[in-house]
Amino acid sequence: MTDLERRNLPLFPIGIVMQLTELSARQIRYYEEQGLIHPARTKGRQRLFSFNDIEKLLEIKSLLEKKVNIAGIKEIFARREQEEREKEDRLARKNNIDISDARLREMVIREILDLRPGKTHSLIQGEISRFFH
DNA sequence: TTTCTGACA
DNA sequence: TGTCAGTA
Repeated sequence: MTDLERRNLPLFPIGIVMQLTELSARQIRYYEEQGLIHPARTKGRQRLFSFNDIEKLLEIKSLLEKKVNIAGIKEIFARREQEEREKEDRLARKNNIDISDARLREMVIREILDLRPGKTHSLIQGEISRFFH
């Protein structure tokens, strides 16, 4: 299990979260109503919070104490999530490029191994030419 | 006992 | 944000 998965495991009922964050149940539920957190639910509809949820609540508390209102916190969280999405996109694109490079190298090697006199051209020759315009 | 939702102040 | 009622 990755650390990311560990941090997102729904583990704590609201009573524990109240102690950990020193927030009231009313406040915690209100922040959920406002879309600031999204705790999981049990089959009986009870909230289960993850370490990530708790960290987020602590940040909400901290920002409110700094006079940032709910709308401001929403913007901060939205901007952060947008940046994370862009980061993931960049990583995905980088991986695609890496995979393309690996494929190209493999094809070149196979082509070289196949460059024996009298041998017919391999099917991947046309494929490789796409990379050398 | 704890938690949930909705309502009121 | 606190509190109360009626539930699950």
